[in-house]
Amino acid sequence: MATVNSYTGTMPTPDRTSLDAIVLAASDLLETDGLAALTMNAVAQRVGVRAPSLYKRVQGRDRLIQLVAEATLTDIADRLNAHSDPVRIASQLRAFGKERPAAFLLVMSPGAGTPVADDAFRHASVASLLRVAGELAGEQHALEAARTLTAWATGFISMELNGSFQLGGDVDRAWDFGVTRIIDAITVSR
Amino acid sequence: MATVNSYTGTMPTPDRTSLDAIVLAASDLLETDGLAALTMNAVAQRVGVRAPSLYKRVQGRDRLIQLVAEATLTDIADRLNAHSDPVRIASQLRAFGKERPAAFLLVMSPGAGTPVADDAFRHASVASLLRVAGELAGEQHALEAARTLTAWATGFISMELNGSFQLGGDVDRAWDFGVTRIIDAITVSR
DNA sequence: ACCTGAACACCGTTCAAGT
DNA sequence: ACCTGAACACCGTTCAAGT
Repeated sequence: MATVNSYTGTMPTPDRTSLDAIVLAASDLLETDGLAALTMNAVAQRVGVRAPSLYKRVQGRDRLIQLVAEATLTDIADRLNAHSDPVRIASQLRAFGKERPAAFLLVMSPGAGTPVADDAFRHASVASLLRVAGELAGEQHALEAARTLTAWATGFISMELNGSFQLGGDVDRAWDFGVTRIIDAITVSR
Repeated sequence: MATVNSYTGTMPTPDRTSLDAIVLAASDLLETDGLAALTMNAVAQRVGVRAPSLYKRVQGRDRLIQLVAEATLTDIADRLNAHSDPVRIASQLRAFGKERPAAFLLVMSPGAGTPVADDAFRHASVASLLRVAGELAGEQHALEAARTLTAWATGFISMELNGSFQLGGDVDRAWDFGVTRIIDAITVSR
C-alpha cells in the first residue's frame, strides 16, 4: 500500500511543482506587481524551477494568463452564487474588485490583445446576475435587463479601480444611487 | 522671408519625423495589430527612422502609449461635445468604440498596469455626459447620475467590444433598452 | 541637432543534454 | 519523465560616434 514515504523505485525525479502552484504564483504576481511583472522567469522562481520547466505544464505565457483569468472567473462565480438578492450580488462583485483589483480588471475589462477566458467561465461568473435580472424584469426583457445590470456594475467597478472617478464626491453614494435606480428601472411592475 | 524652399544654411539635418507622426503611427499600430505590436521598432519603421531616434521626441514606450490614450480622449471629447441629446451622446460614444475598438478599450478600460492618461483628458472626454446627466437629474444628484450613465455606457460598450455578450440576442435592442431605462431612472421628474 | 550602429539587460521559447 | 543550461530571436533603452 502506498504511503507518503513509500519507496520510489527507479522513478527519475519527483515533480517539483504543479499546474495549480504555477497558476497561483502567477495570480499572486499579477495582483502584487501587475501584468508586466508576470514573467515566466518570475513565476518559475516562485515555484522553485527554471523557466523552461514551466512549458511541461502550460503552453506559454498567454495560456498561463488565460488560466489565471479562468480561475478568477470561477472565484467570482462561487462568490456571487452564494447570494440571491440583486443588491447583495452586485455588492459582492464590487467587494471582489476591491480585494483583487488586478484580477478583476483582467477578466472584466481585458485590454485589447490580452488573452481572453473561455466563454463557459465568463458565462458562469455572471450567471447569478443573469438569473436575478430575469426574475426582476420578466422573461420578456430578461436578457436586456441582465445586460443593463452587468454593464453598469462592471463599468462602475472598473472605473472605480481605474481611478476614473476623479471628481471627488462620495463614490459609495454613487454606487447606492446606481444600484437602486437601475434595479428599479429594470423591474417590470413599477 | 523664409519659404519652404529657403536656403538651409549650415543646418545639420532637417527633422525626419515629428511627435505627431509618431503618435499617429502608434495609434495605427494599436488599432491594426494590438498593443503588443506597438513596439518602438515598428513605430520607428513607420515614421522612417531607427528606434533610438524616437527618444529625441518621446520619453519611452509607456509615455508614447499615454500620448495615444490622450489623443484618443481628445477625439472622443470632440465627438461627444457636438451633441446635446443624452441618447445621441451615448450613441456617439458607442459609434466611436466600434470605429476604434482598441483605442476605446485602451482609454475606457485600461488593464492593470497600462499607462494611464492624465486626468484632464479623461475629464474632458466625458464632460458632455456629465453636463447632460446633471440637466436630467438636477443639481442634487448630478454627480451620481453622471456616474451611473457613464458607468453603464462604458461598461456596455467594453463588453460589446470584448465579445462578452455571448448569449446571442439582439445587442442593439439591449442598448436601446438600457439607454431608455437608465435615462428614465436618473431623471428627476417621473 | 538629429540620427545611427552597437551594446546591454531583459523577455518568451526551443532543444539537446543531463538525471 | 522531468529538469536544466545554452541558444535564438526579439524587446526597450542608452550612448558614443557620425553628419
